[in-house]
Amino acid sequence: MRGTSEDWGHQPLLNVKTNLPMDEAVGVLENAFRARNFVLIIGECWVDYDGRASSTLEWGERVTIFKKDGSVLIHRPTGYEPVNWQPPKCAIVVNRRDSGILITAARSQPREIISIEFRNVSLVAVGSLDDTGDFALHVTEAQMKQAILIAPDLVEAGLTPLQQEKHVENAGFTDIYGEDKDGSMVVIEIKRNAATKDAAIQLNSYLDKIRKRVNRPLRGIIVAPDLRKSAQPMLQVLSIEFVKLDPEKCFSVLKTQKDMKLSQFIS
Amino acid sequence: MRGTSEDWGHQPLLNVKTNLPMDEAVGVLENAFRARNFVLIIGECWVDYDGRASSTLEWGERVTIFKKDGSVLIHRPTGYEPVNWQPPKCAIVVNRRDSGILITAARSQPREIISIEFRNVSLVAVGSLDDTGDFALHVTEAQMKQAILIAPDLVEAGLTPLQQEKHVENAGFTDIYGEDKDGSMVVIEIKRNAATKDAAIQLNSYLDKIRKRVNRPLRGIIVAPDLRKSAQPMLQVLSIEFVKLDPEKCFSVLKTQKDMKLSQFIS
DNA sequence: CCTTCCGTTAGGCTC
DNA sequence: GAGCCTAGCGGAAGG
Repeated sequence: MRGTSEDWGHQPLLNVKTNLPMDEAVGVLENAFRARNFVLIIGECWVDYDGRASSTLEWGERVTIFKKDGSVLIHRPTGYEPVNWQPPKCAIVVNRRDSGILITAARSQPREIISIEFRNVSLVAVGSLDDTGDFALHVTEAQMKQAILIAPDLVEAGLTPLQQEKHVENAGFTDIYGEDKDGSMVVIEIKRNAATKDAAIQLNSYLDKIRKRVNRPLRGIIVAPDLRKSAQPMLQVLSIEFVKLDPEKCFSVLKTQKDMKLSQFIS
Repeated sequence: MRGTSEDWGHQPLLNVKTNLPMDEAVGVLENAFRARNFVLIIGECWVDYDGRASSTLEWGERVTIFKKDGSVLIHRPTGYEPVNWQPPKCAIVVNRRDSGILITAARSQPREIISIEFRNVSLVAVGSLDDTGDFALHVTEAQMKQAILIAPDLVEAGLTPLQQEKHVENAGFTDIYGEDKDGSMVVIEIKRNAATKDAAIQLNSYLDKIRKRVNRPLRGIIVAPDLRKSAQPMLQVLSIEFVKLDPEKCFSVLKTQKDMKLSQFIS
């Protein structure tokens, strides 16, 4: 069990204080910022921002978060977005003021500063968050591939994927091969982002390997949501084709598939 | 002084619990969500998101915030942006699970759902935040316009703004029109940020409309703090001029103006 | 309800 | 490091 309001071992992982007198709060905060800890404050504050634009936020109760990477978030009781914020790499300074506590978070490039004055602090939580969990946003190249295998029309009418899994040798990209409606062999390289000329070069070297072993008409197609302008000439030169395919389209195919699977069980 | 961990009157404004057993935590949360309270949880969680895309976030300690308007934020220990989130108007449901607590936040349009499973809770804070303070963002396009109307020299010497408020038809941008020192008609488009080629296109279509009705020399000027490199050729082609104007300069003009107004009352 | 465009956009990726 | 573009963009304004 993680430590919370009690010290636990030498370094408490999360130290929570309520109704802390200002003087003590300042000490806690100074230590926390010096140690680059995570800091969360709920309290009544006034916020000034100056930089690309400038703003003033008058007294009110908000949640303020200072992360160890120097990012700052100030949240009002409603709304998805922070009312004021600062991206990572800010320098944070705490000062005792007659009226309360003044915290400034400054960055350069662009030069911007937020100053937060607290005149009342309900909750201070300082410590560290242990978070190494993987984050994965799906609709990856793998999912794009899966979508194309389900609905080859996404690439072109009459396409028949042949494959599976087997490559001449791992070419370092997500691909499909198959036959088009005329019986030509087709190799598809999938990119989740706008395709660069590198993609074309990669696909071409793959095609070369195949040409050495197989003697039949061969087409190379890059499938991606977009084609980087600079890649255009390379495609020309290598006679590689480009097909635009948005991840959302893939997602909807996969979702439909999923829904169909579900409906089998539900029916 | 605001209530914190102690009940204060009938309804505690902020109720902070650390090391709460899961069963009690569920009760606290259910009540809080029913009352549409503000809820903040620091604890170890797993997050699944499904909607326009989908994502999985494996176990780790995060800060999770549920606001009274139904918005949800999940923050990792680094980064300005939430790793997962939900905009306002979500339906939030709490369930006890063997392993912990499952909270789902769902919305339709688009249909999206986040489910957060906690297997460990370090801190639960529920209550309400009293925040009616005014938020003012200074130096908007409207303010830049105002500054130029006060001090047309900001754009060029001899400029005389003509109008007010009247447009050929709303072209969707902040503008001024007037005459230059030679009597040519001038249309100014103001951008608060670096002007893109879209700005030029927009201004040009506006100029075209005017040219159809008026037959006299006409100049188009984009006023902005910067010009996006990619917009340069478009300006060339459309014969649109660019004048650099920093928001700070506008701000100081407005400030001077304000000071003068004030001084009238003070003198 | 839709589209279009702005943002203290932030963040990622190419050049 | 600078320029350019995307985003689960969100949000506002206009139609």
